[in-house]
Amino acid sequence: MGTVERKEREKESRKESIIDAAQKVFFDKGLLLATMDEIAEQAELAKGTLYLYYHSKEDLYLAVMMRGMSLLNDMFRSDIDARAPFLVTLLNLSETYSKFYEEHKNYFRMMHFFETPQFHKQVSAEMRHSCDSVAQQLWNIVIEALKQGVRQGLVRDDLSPVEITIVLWSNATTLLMRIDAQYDLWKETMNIDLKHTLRLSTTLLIESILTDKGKEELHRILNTRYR
Amino acid sequence: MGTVERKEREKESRKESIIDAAQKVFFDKGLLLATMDEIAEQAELAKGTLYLYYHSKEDLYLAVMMRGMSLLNDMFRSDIDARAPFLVTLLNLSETYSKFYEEHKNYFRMMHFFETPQFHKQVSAEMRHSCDSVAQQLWNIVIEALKQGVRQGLVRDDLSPVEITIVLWSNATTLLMRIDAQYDLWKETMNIDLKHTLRLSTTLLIESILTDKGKEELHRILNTRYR
DNA sequence: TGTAGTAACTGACCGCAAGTCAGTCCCTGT
DNA sequence: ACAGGGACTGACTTGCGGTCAGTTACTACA
Repeated sequence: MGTVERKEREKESRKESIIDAAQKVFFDKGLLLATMDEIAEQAELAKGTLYLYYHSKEDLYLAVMMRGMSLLNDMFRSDIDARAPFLVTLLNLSETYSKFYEEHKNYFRMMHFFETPQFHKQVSAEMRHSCDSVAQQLWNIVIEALKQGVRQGLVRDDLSPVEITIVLWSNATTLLMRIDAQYDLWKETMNIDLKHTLRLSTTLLIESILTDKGKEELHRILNTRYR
Repeated sequence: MGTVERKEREKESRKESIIDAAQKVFFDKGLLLATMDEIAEQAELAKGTLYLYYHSKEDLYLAVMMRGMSLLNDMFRSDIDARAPFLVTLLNLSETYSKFYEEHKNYFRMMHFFETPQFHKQVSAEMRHSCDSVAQQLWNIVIEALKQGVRQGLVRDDLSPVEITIVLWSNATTLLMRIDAQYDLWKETMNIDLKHTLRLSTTLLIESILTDKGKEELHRILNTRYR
């Protein structure tokens, strides 16, 4: 009699439907303006029930965010699985991150929240660890790609792949955040196109981590791409 | 009879003493855990009085933060006023920013908050503009320095000084934030010294924006500095 | 089929903190 | 001496995150 299993499945789908409701409200209002009452109403449940499934509003917020991280993870994975030459893959990963921002801004903004530790007072340890492990997966994809690049003699072997990943990732993230918050501001006051700035800084950084052989190949690729 | 002027001065010093109190509490508790009641108590005023001087808790928070920005502004100014050769000045500005983080972490963290627009729901337009203008001053210091570098043929003239500033500034800021939040984490799990990573990325970026002449001079300077 | 046991769910309630405002105090100019 | 007005007060209102005693509905078993 699979009653226990069915209960298990129902509980899981209840958790999912709560996330659905929370996602709608958080996307709409953001963390601060969203209320648990509104999420409860959207989920057609009493507020107390939400707390049977998630410890706090922040936990629920992170549960939604993790959907975004998984999505980005899948997008990265498919870049890797395409098995293109290393430099093509690296450029693709970079473009994929921009695309993720463009197509899933709400998730992107939520992920930014996770990087802001001063707002984590109410997050349960389990949720924190879940997030950390998914984030680690994301990092590892890029780190592994770079190790490949070192092995192929395209990336300088005097630099740590982990450090390079941190630099590339941080650079892309802050510029995307700035695009999100200040794109028009910079356009109007300084006539700066931040999307161009992102491409610029990415190119400068990638170039600076490559060997001579790598640089040559990079320029070959860039010439065929943007002929 | 300078009564009006005296009143003016008193009002100004009252505003300052409120900021003093707020600073103590915000440094101690952070934005979320600090309460207006506690700030009022610290200021030896009733809570209502605080609202005669600042529109909201967030406004008060930003008033404290602006002290930090002014401080950084002064530190940058004194690097410029030292009238060292361009590349020395650029390296000094970069080191000054790290020093600002090390010596004034509380201010640094508050400035990070200002960059996070989703938490600005309660900020008054005036306060927002005050902050923007002080921030603009900071940017301009670096932008002007870079224009100098272009004029001297040390910085590539095919790049916009504004864009370079955005890239250098963003890079330093995110890495310092990461140092602040995750230094030990990266040290323990990946054996990465994020302070080294910051120096690395700064060097890579600076090198990549220089002309050949600039690169030569940079290496001469680095060799004498870290002999 | 009746019933005891239990897991899921409910929503009135609590505590806390931001922000308000009617009233008080005190300074100043006449 | 006193009227006018600005500075200040703190009890109160509002709104929300989180709780928990009570209710409902399902299941297992006699």
